[in-house]
Amino acid sequence: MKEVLKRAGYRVTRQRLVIFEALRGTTSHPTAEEIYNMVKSRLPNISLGTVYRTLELFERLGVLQRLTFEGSPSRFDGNPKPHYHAICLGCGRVLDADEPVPEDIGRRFSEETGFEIVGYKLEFYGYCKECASKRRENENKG
Amino acid sequence: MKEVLKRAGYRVTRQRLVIFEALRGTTSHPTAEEIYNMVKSRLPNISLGTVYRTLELFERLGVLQRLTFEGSPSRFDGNPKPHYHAICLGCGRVLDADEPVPEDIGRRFSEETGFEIVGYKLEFYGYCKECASKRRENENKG
DNA sequence: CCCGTTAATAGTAATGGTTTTCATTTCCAA
DNA sequence: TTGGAAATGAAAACCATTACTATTAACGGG
Repeated sequence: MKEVLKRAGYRVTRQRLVIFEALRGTTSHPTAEEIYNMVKSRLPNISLGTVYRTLELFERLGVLQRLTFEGSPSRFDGNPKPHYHAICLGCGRVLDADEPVPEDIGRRFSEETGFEIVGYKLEFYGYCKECASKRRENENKG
Repeated sequence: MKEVLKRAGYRVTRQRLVIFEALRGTTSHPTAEEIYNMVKSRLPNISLGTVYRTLELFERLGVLQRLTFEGSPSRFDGNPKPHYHAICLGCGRVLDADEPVPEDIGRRFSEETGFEIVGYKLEFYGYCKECASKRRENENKG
């Protein structure tokens, strides 16, 4: 991380290092505010603005992915490698889906329309194991 | 549309009908504000709040899709059938990709994790024909 | 090691899309 | 036709995020 910052011409600050560690230490795709709460014990004076600015920087440096979902604040994924996500409509959890995606998924569209694809995003919506079984219980009752 | 509203127990209002027609009459995935401007000639007193309320209702009734992108307001797609979208990083346009959706795309993830998939979202990011050729021109110059 | 400069931060105000509130209007079943 | 509930218009509130500004801290050159 230090090297990434230096190479890109940015200063190495305590805030940046701690936020980076917090991100790498979780797979829960936290929001900016959750990250703010995670680092407050080590950085009691940090401001939410700094968290946002740092996350925005990390996004530009390619060390994280920002996930945007309807009706909820952005979430941040410390794993910058392309992978897919599954969003639970019950509890709101965001899971990683380490699925391979068909190589040629956009090829035909690209050929037909001239649209030059540089990346894509795939999200599953549904219910995680826990929420799915809760729903089945409720169905049996009601 | 009238029937859809009645069946679901909602009243048939002029605002709802006009907003619905506006949505069906375009493939441009307008924002709430754009829809507001589209209907103002026929409903001079309509308020933006009503547009938002109506779009939210239509989403719940399954007659439209809401598209959420990072850093820009929600867009609304009058075609509720599952299809993909391609977002141009140059001009911001959102195109429909009428690609067949691979049937088993999430099956393995579902089987491995117990996650019950009810829908998914696939978005291509890149450059539309026009923006792609503009970029090539600029490359040749610079 | 200690400056000076300048980027980064903390604290806070501002922004902008969206939702809520509430008084008024409109729908529609009886 | 009318009473009561639902929907609307207008404006305020909300909330995630960004911008502003004075202060602090990183770090290259002495």
